[in-house]
Amino acid sequence: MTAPKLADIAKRAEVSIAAVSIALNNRDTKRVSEAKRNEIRKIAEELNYVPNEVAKALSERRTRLLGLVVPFRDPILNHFIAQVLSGIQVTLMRRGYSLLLYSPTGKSGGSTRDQVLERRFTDGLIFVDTGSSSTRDLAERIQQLEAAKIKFVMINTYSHRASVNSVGVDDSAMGEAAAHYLVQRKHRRIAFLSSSGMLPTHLHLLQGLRRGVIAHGLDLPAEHIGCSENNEETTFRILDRWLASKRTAPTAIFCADDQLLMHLYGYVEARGMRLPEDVAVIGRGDASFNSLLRPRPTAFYLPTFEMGELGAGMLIDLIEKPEQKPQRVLLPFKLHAGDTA
Amino acid sequence: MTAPKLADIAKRAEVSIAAVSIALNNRDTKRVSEAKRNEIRKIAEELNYVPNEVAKALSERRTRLLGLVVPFRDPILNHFIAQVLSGIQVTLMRRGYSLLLYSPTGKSGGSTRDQVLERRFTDGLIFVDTGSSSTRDLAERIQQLEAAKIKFVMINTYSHRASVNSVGVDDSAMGEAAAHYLVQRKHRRIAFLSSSGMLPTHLHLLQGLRRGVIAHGLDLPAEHIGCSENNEETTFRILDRWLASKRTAPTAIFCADDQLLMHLYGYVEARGMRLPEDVAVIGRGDASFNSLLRPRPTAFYLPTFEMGELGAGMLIDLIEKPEQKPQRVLLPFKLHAGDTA
DNA sequence: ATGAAAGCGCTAACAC
DNA sequence: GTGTTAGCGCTTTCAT
Repeated sequence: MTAPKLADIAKRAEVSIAAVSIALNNRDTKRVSEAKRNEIRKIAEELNYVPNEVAKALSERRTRLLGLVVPFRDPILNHFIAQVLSGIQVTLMRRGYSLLLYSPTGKSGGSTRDQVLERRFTDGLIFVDTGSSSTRDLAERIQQLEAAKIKFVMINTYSHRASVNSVGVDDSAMGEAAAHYLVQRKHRRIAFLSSSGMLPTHLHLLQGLRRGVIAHGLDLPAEHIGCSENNEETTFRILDRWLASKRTAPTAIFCADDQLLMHLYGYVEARGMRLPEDVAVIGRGDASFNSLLRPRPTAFYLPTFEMGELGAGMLIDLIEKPEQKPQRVLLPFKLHAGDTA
Repeated sequence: MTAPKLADIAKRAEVSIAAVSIALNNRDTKRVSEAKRNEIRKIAEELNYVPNEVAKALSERRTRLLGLVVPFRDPILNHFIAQVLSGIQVTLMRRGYSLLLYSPTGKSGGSTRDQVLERRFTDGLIFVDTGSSSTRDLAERIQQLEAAKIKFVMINTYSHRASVNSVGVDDSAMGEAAAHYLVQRKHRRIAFLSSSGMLPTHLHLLQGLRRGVIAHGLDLPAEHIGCSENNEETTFRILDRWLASKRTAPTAIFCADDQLLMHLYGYVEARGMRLPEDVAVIGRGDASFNSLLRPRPTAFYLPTFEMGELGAGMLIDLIEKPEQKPQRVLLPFKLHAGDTA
């Protein structure tokens, strides 16, 4: 037998379909007499009625589904995403939404078509920036989304566009904080290790770090800025070069993300070095990941869970309240003192 | 302006709505003349037409959406889930499905109503057992799902019901393999640490472990079976008790999951002990998590990614091919030699 | 208070 | 080949 629908209930209760719909959706309503309401509910219960959400969505023109666009690549990234995800889920459950997962197939950017197709089923989209899109990519994507009138929020991104809902951290302030911390610890030669020079995050961190060291009368020479391009070998090469000469080697490294930090740990292990004796390290990433490493990294913990929680809430506000203004939120971060710096 | 629909295209192309639908959905069809097809496609392109998937779903009575039912709790669990998730996504992308995420609100079990409501939007459900449901809970849930005629697959579970699609590992064989490995390494007193004695996984592991040690003429005394109940303090108490007397202390511990392993590492650190000198440890869990720990754990790696990949495929087969028989798949596992046993 | 009827946007069966 | 039509299951006016 096929699933019961409103019509089935209506027939058994000898009322109209409309009456059933109303009785089932509004707890206390004057539109249907109490006797009928109870009768209808009883029958619905007996029939094990479950509303067809697709039909409801078509009729209401909204699905209460949010899409999360995020690539699943390497385990570390997955770990980061999982944290954001659990934050998102908390908000969604509270506000009665569910989450649809999209993993973009192609490379960064993707075609307009792809982006727009992702409107499929959802009332809005959440983008999590995993540090793979350049400023240009981002700008392009934003433009496409706005052209298609899709509501969205970006997580872990800083966007200059004021019209864009986004939540992230103040990377520039973080870079500066790193500089202060390290200089206070008597470090004079500080290096910056990131994945790619094109990323907004890279630029902001670097800007802050530079501001910080300069404030202390030091400088950040170009040769102490390294980009791994997400490649472990490249990371090893950079570190070998940096640490070759005792005299010029940086005494501390600011490591822009978790993957790099892992490469760095791998390097230290491979070369038989020790942290922080041979070089101090300060990281930036997810707390639950960092807490697994030994020695415990001194690191900025990104508020991954909170970013998800807040970002999802902002998107829902945008969807439900047409007058809602987009906002850019920068969450506070904190430095967790470990044993590496 | 509102989103263009088939009717808009039909009007501009001066054809019927049906013709547009057909022309857009079938690359080469005789139903619509080539000239019209091209004209229609051109107009669709110009209008930036995107099909309304909700309407399509209502009409076709399927959404190509799969639901993943999984709790987001602690970071380690999230990590595990993220791995399964990325496996699932690979299959779904290949087969044109998307994933809907459900995080059950209540405690284990949940009401029938909840389970059934999860039919919302999806063609089928994927359950990931995170080691929180007892055999009884599972049986009950299965019965409800079958009563509601919901297609589903269970991941990381062993179910006795032959009618249930499931993918997992042979925990009993794993327990036995652990015994052999440890005994060969000259261990005579082996302990088993798991989270709860009620879990199917616990029972299978234990059964295999026992079979293994007995085969070597040893035994597995009740006092060397410990259940943490997911509580770090309890874990510490158990370990304190076990390791109190040099004479009777187990020389090796088989640790049933990643969370326990982390507690164990925490314990060792807290007590100033060393692995494997003070006690050998063999774990069971996700590879990418285990690879982060130092010393590197000797552990069985669960095929998390593969479980997701395969489980999703099984569910889609079940949905698309009515004659498909349910199957229980046990994936191979392998022991990864680390430094702790 | 109640029911009839018009959609929501698309697919598919059927007639021409 | 092409268009007409009848749903898919629900919400929501709008009469009554």
